[in-house]
Amino acid sequence: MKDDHRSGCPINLSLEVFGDKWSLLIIRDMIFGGKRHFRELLRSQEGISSNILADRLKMLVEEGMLTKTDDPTHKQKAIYSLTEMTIALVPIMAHLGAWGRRYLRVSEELSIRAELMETGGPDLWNRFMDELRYEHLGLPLDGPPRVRATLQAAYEDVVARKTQENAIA
Amino acid sequence: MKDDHRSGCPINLSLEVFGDKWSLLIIRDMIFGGKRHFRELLRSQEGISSNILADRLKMLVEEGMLTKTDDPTHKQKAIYSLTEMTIALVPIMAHLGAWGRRYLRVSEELSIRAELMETGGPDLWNRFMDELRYEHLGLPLDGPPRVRATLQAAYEDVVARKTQENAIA
DNA sequence: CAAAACTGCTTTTATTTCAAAAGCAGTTGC
DNA sequence: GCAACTGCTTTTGAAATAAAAGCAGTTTTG
Repeated sequence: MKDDHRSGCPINLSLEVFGDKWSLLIIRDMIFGGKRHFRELLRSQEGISSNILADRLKMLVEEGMLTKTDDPTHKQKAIYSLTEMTIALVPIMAHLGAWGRRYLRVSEELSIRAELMETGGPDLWNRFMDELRYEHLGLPLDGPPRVRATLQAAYEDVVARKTQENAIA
Repeated sequence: MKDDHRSGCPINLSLEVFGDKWSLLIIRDMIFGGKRHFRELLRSQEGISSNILADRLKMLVEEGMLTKTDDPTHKQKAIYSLTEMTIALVPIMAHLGAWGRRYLRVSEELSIRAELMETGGPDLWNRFMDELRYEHLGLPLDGPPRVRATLQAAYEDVVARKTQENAIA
């Protein structure tokens, strides 16, 4: 344990863990993109470089935000899993997405998920969190997971529509 | 306007604005500490250095997160004000504080505000946001501001109690 | 009315972080 | 047997950060 913290303020300590330009994007890709492997995470929208990704994954594991296990189907693959700590960020992600959507120049296709999370509200967030606990922590789940697939389908619908619009124009 | 964004994702764009170790702390000190001047903000718990503070204030003004005006009572003083964009971060601050309090090693005196924000819930957040709109944007307010003073008083109670406990021990 | 304290910064220097690119020792699938 | 893929590491240069001192002007204080 390193105890060289700037202060014991909860907001400060949170920022010390994920207050940088990349950590939350990695967590976003794991939560909303269902990504679990290094190479999947490397293919982010924002183009993270491999050394930064390696560094952040290591740090996030050390901080208890992720766990790392071997993939039984491939001797070289590592599987990264969310922990309860990280799953608990879902409401913050939802708020952050809603805030960005309201005040910044977001693109339609990349903000449709944020819109659905906003309209879904805490009920949807809780269902999604339960599904993540099922997938990443092995906890029981009532019915099959559906939230991420729903969000993903909405995203693909927007992409398809925009492609069509561009083809016509 | 600079349009060299990594992606149009709302979470990414939010991080591009305040995804660093200092910006949110400055905003925290303005919201919860009522700080409006450079030298006040320089006295942060975490010890921000003056060049970083100057840089972030400039950036936050450029991004529309703050406004800067002259202080009529002092020719050298500048007054920094929150904008609606920044006031809208109050719920995110509350969530972030609650998350940090639950999962990180926070100090009691610096997390009492977060605890009160958590127990107060959205009703308290909305009241606080209205008070900030009154103080920073000049919007009308029903009754006098009270939320920040209440949070501050709770903080000072904890400090006083801890001082006493240390004196006895 | 002069000295002391205070104003929002800027400058300088040294350290740390970040970005881009290439590379590597394996493993796997065909 | 070979190409593609695995999770990274290394290297190099650019950029961000931290610590300290300084500054021109303003206001307060004795």
